[in-house]
Amino acid sequence: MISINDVAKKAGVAKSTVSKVLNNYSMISEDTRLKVEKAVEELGYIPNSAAKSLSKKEFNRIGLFIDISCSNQFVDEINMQYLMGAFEKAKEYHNEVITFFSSQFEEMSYREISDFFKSQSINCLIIYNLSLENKKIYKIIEKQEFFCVLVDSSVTNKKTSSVSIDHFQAQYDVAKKTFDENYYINHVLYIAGGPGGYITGQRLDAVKKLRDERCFKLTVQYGDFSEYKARKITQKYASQINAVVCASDIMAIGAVFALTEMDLFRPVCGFDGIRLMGYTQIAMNTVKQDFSRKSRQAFDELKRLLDGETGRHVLVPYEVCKINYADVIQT
Amino acid sequence: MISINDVAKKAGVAKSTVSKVLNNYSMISEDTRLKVEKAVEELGYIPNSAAKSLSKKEFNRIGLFIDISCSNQFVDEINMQYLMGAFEKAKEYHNEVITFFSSQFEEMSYREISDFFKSQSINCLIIYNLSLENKKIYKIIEKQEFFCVLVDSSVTNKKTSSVSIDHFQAQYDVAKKTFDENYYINHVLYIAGGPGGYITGQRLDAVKKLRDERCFKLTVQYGDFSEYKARKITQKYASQINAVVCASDIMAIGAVFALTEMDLFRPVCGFDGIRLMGYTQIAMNTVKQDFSRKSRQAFDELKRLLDGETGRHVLVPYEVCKINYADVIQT
DNA sequence: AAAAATAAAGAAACCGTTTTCCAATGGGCT
DNA sequence: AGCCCATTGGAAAACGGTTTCTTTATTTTT
Repeated sequence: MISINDVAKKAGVAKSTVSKVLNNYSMISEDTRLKVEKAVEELGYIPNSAAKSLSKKEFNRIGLFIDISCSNQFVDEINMQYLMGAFEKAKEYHNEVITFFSSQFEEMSYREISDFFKSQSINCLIIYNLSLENKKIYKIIEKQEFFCVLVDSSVTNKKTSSVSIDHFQAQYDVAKKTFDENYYINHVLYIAGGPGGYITGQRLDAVKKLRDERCFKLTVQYGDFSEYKARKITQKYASQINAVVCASDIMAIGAVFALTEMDLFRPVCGFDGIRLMGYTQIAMNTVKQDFSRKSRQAFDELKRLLDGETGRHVLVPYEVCKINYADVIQT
Repeated sequence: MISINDVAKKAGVAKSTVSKVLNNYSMISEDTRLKVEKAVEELGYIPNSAAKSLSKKEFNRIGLFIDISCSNQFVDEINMQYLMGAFEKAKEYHNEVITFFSSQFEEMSYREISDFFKSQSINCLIIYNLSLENKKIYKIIEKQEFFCVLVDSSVTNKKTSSVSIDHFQAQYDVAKKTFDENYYINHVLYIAGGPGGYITGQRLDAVKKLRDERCFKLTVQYGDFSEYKARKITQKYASQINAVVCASDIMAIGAVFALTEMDLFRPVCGFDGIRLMGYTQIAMNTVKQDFSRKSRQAFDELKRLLDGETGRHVLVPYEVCKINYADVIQT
């Protein structure tokens, strides 16, 4: 491995001079700059990142934490977009990121998880899909030992920011659009995610506001974000209701399939905008989120925190639309 | 930040002794070991990984390279499983991994890519979905500047191993099973991936072997792994053929949808075993691959290379089965 | 022309570990 | 008692950079 000493020797200067050239110090003559650059070029010198981290005392290594406890099938699409957005920014900012899945930490205590991150020189976390049940991670956020950015949450503190869409408005918009497209609606089934939590609360409030405005009967059930459960719930209530609003596309698909099997037509809307929606053969309204963008925004928020600013909650745009097979198949 | 010096001072020993305790050297008395461990505990000491990397001269930082140039929609599921498998092993082996997507390197030359990896102290690469067109990465493999493991390839050299399933046998098995389940087959449409390449070649050979054994007419078309193209091809040949064998599930789905629209029934089989297959409502035969396992195997092969052994091509098991909606929905 | 200011380059310390080598202690042996 | 060896702990060098401080050479000022 070629070190800075080799370069210094070859260029006939001190290694401190080489370092200065490489880090764009001002007090360097054009002459020596050229000499050093030539030597670097000829030797193919690549600085050792471990040594660099050690001597500058800043690491800013970022852990990407993906909670998969609550996530069913087909969220891979979403997670992948999260990751791609994050990796893109990591490269742009020259940050090192390490990815973790919640499944790796099941057996570990809060202290162990925290130490584990520290042992990897991680001082920042970006957290995706955090389940309410994940007390250990909430404790990590609370203790403020790391800079954290939560995706799809509203939690903030001095060292924690959150990014999300406006879940209230989005749920309101998509449900309203769906109702507007259909004749008469007097009983709506709302299949929420898990009870409690920021997202569920916001979305539920939106549906309740619509109920108050339009005076339909509202039945709320918790579907756990699973297709299977949404299917069962829909089967149970299908005959009574005349519209289904779902808190996720997966559940909307479950609802639609259940209805199809019963030979019933009821308007259904989803939430997320995943491509699988195209495969139901029925164009449903949904809230299309740009997951990659949310993830990139999370990175930017992290930078803000590292610059010493206090945590905040930021909103990113969304879009209400239908996803149909024709759109999905077109690469 | 608490360093080894703080621990040494607190325990009343030299820092070299602390290091020895932490790294399980044998020549340490129970007495001092306890003293040191107590100090470590009390101070909450976490070793600095940069310093550790610098001092031991081994990094073994692993780059995960995912080629997305050739991959269409819905391969997220596969890539996610690759990543989860890899991250799991990374934790087990205490390796640092950095993930890259081919899209990040489009503008870069071979030399720049190589330097980029080196600048991140990467000395190993695990490469997924490598497209034949990606000459730059093939050059990296060829130059043997990094230890490489290719997933779904057969390329090997002194510093390169490959892991894959037996594509020939798998394609043979799934096609044979599909043919056996149906009455009379005299003209088969085979929708291959891209022309050339190891996988395509192996699979094509398998279909040709079947043709020779069963004397049907074989039409081969290149579908580019895209649902759209598979659809078009199927539409074109549907009336002439009476079975479709596809080199990927995505293409099989395209074929089935095309046939459904034309109100035709033809047996179709796919390849990969992704869950989306369940959504066609038609139980197709496919080759179920364990992507996470392939990825974990790739890590093990990397270890072998690092131990100085020469590259090799290893096979992992597969399974021929049907994926139907009931299986997919059951969480 | 001498003194002071400035520019450029080098020497050395430092970052937090590991690892090699050396010193001290104590026990067993003759 | 004297010697040797085994055991254990410590001192110091090394890893490859950055940064501070010092030195040298050059220019400006008086």
